[in-house]
Amino acid sequence: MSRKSGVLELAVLGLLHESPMHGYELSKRLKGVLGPLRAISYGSLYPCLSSLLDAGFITTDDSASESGAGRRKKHVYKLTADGKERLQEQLAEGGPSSWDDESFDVRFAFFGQTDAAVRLRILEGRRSRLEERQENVTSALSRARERVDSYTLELQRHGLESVEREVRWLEELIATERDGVAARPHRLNTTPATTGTAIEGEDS
Amino acid sequence: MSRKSGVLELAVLGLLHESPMHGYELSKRLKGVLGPLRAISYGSLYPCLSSLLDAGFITTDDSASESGAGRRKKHVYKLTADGKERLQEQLAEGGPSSWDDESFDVRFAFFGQTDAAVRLRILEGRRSRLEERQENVTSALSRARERVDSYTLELQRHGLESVEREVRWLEELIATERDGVAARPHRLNTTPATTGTAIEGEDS
DNA sequence: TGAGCGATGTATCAGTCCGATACATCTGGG
DNA sequence: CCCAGATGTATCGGACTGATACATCGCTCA
Repeated sequence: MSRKSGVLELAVLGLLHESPMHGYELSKRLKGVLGPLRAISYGSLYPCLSSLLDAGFITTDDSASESGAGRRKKHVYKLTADGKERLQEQLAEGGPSSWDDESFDVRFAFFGQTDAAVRLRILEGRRSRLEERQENVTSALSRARERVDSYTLELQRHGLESVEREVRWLEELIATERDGVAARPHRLNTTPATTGTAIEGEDS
Repeated sequence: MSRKSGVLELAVLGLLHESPMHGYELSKRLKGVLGPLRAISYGSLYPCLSSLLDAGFITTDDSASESGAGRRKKHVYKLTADGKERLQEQLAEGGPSSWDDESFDVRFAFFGQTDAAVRLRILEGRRSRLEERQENVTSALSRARERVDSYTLELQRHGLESVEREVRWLEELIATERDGVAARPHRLNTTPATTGTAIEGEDS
């Protein structure tokens, strides 16, 4: 059951680990995490939240502010102990499913909570994936000496360039990570030594 | 009914205009047109073919090679007169639906069959779309001075850079197109002066 | 004051699309 | 001859989206 989307579940868990929220805000944050594109719809989010609730990974106390003020129907979700464990487990995976386009961004967004070794694994896996794609396009391009429209050609050339660019980006990140593993400078980490658990969620 | 996917329909029509094919080859060509990602599945292709068939935009003569040789169950599809008309119609549109990520690539791939004015419109529309996205990310980035993970920040920075890059690419194309409209050099056109209708589909 | 109105908030559903799968035929190598 | 792998057509369950519905909040303007 909990095997449905994977990516969304991870994103929700990760976001809730930072601070408790309700669905609507979750959806807004999600746009930031998943990139401006890949917007998630409520039709996916709420079912996901439900299944997470059923599985016991998150809870919602509606009992708060019962003292007489306005009773909104806002549900504030937060991680349970099981949920935190689940998150750590997911974060530690870094398997081949993490190299995918939609998965990678989310995994990367939560690198702050991720072990350094896993970070490196994901980065390198992603690079292989991209190089593989590069290979495909290149060979297709040379094979396509046949009769291709020059617009099609230009499109593929541009696509190839984008991939090459991303590979270079990954290479820089990998280098930085390796340095970080060796000497741990505060190169790319606002939270350098301490391992998270900073739940300072003071909104408005 | 024929309002189902739009993009796929256009791609199929455009590919079949170049030369008649069967579904399997169509699917392979599609990978090239839609980019290495965005691979289309048979679960979408065959239904699309069926509806196109029903609508009378394409046909298949299975009557060929009935003389006694091996009767394959290969269906070779080709455009009908209605289909060609439909394709021209779709190609002439260039409306707001063409600025989308998935649509744009396909539209661009068939620029060879597209009118110069429409090409320009699509290119510029796509640019606006991208600039809008750029705006969003930029403002999100400055608003996100709050407490963002530096990995998340790096991700968004990279995303923004990609968008900026693509805008620059578009700008070059637009400039080239404008020159082409004004002076028509064979800058980006294998078929410079003649307005399409070159159906030299001689496959092996 | 309160009427409008856009943002916030939760929820569902029909339709669409994908991944997996099944099945059949053709081709070439051992 | 036989098998493996490419070619080829087709379908289905289930996930995901976009649209929609509904309700409340907080702001502005007359």
